[in-house]
Amino acid sequence: MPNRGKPGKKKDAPAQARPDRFQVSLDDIAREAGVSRMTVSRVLGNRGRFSEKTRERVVAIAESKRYRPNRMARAVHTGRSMTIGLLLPVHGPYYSRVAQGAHDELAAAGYSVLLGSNPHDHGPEAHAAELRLVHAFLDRRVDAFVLRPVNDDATRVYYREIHERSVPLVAVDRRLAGSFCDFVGTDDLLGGRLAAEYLHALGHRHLGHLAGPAAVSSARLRRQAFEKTVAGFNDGTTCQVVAAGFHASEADALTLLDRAARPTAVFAVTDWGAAALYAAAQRLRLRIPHDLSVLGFADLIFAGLLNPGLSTLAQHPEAVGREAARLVLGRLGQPTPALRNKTVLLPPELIVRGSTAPRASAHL
Amino acid sequence: MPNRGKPGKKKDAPAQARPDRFQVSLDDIAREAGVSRMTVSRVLGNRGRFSEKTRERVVAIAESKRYRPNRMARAVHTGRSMTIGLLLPVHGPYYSRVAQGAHDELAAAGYSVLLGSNPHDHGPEAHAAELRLVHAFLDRRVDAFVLRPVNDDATRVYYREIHERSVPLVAVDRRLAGSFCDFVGTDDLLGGRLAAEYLHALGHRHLGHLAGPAAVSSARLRRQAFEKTVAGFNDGTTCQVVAAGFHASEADALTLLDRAARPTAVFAVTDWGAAALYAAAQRLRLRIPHDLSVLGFADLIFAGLLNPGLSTLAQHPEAVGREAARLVLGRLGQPTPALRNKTVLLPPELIVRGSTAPRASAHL
DNA sequence: TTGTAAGCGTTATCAA
DNA sequence: TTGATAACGCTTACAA
Repeated sequence: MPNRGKPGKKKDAPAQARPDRFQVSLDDIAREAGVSRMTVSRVLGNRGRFSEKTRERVVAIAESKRYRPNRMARAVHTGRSMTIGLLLPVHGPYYSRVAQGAHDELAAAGYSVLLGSNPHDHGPEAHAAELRLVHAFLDRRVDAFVLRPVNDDATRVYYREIHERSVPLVAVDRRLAGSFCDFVGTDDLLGGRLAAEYLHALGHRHLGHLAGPAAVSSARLRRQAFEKTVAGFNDGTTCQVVAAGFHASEADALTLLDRAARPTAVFAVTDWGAAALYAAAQRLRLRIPHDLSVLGFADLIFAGLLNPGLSTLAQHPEAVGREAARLVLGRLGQPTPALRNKTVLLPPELIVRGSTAPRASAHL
Repeated sequence: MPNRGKPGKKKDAPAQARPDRFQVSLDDIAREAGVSRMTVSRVLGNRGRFSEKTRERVVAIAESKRYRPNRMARAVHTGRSMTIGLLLPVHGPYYSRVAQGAHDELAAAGYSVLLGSNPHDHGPEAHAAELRLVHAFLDRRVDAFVLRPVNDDATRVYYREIHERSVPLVAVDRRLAGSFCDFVGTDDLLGGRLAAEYLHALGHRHLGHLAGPAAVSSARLRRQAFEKTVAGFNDGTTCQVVAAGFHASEADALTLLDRAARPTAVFAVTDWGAAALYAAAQRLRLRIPHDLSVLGFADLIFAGLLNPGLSTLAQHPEAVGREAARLVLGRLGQPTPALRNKTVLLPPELIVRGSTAPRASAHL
């Protein structure tokens, strides 16, 4: 007879492996209150019917014992862990804020966040590390994933493992090739276009772009839109491009600046590149913005602290995180695996500080 | 008879609440392999004895079905969730790196990280929010906590809830009053002393300190050691202090600089304060380092990007996170609740850039 | 209003 | 070498 209502859990033989913390269970309360485990469950879960008198007694005992429900036990039964897996390179000024945004929204909805920090940029072992984290999350039965893919190619890694189990998945900041999932990020095409239009409007006709890795959608799209917009001016405006990593070095920046037909205004794929341009400009004794206008992307924490302050296209990382969380929470209600992919693009916002100026000022 | 080996889980009536993802269980494999659930468990867990033949068949089936063990189910039984609760304000350039360090170390040990982001600084509702997160972690039965307390006062919140359940707890970066738990952080006393000694060695005799909130140990200790060291010089060196939040404003900095007996060198409790001093100095037309030496604390991401580069006492957030993880992992092996509190203090490292100079240069 | 039975997916124990 | 059984803490379904 599988009667578990028997008094006293087997405490006599404390198996070595079992940490056996002092955790209170429904049975503990039930025994003390003289009711069944189910009644306690109903009272504390506030569902079903029970008398006020019972409720008071049960609640009092639960509080005195500092009862805390075991969500894992519940999850094993309900199939919902109330946990979301968040997979992104958490260090660094951008993604840490995405994490914050996602966390806040999820916490408000009663979900907890499992954090996995994948490598910031792609390398040979990056996929392997990422896959390990994905597995760790699957094993803990997260209800959904919010993740920043290392690059377009990560599809193979995720698709099979996650989509196959029909666990909702939202990609953040970088798209996955053959997007089979929801996406939240910045409108990089708009950003690239705004950058070109802004610098052009300032009178610059020799533009430069310090680009990022082509295998990453955000970098690729910004460049695409920037170049396309420049081509569309049809007034002889030129655009020189140098591609580097996201963390462009001073050397990368010099490649773009240390030439005869130097651009008078440069759009960097990221504020990091802009910082590199500051360093290169200083080395070449170019004054910003008089000799060189610099436009960044992201509005990272240091943008306003540079001298002069960096003009940049601000992203809104907290909003990205929040939107991703909302999307993923929406998927959880639905029984349908994936009706149609949703995409949320947040427009970047031009912040003008001191690093950009009209072309004319270069001749003052 | 509670015979669960029966073939076919109840799939006929898909209860509405159950998400019923396509998850494979030990029973599914056992059925297909024609063995018992236990044999499968043993094979996949690689414990106990089993024939090579059985092993191969079971493994093959498990792989073909993409089996992933349910760690929650396991945890309910073993009492170990293999999950650590990490509670800190994850946005921002410092704690995001602590999180990264802790994550890396824990992931390497096979643990997952539950992330809770508490408010960056204390307020009336900060404790309540933090308590909610602590509860969420306890409900998910984390094996241990790594957390950054809002302030000294948070003791009451944590002590009862965590310590009482004898869940290991490591405080990070800020101490809890009446420290009943392990602590990992920067050696703030050493930092304060090094700051004073360095500026004094440069010849400065009128020092200033832009301090942080007194209720936070790191700020308090830095100030304490700075003032004590200055007093110890016994050569008439003075020290003017202005207390602000960690994110000191330009106005805070002006309070310190816009006075007749202005200090010639200022130690800021944090690089944030140093940045504020840069702004204030610019407003007052003071040149750094000629008219004013500025020394920061932390070596945040922007320290090297300021102009001039900020001299600062570097912290090592990744190392703090890693050490905290190690400490907490060490506690998990022990059956003893808490033998003795351990403390790991990482020495700050003086990084000299361009914001500090000998007193003499002020007269050139 | 309350309780019993069964089951979630796993592991420990002991018997076969 | 394998399997039956109970247990972990909880919830749903149904019976009283």
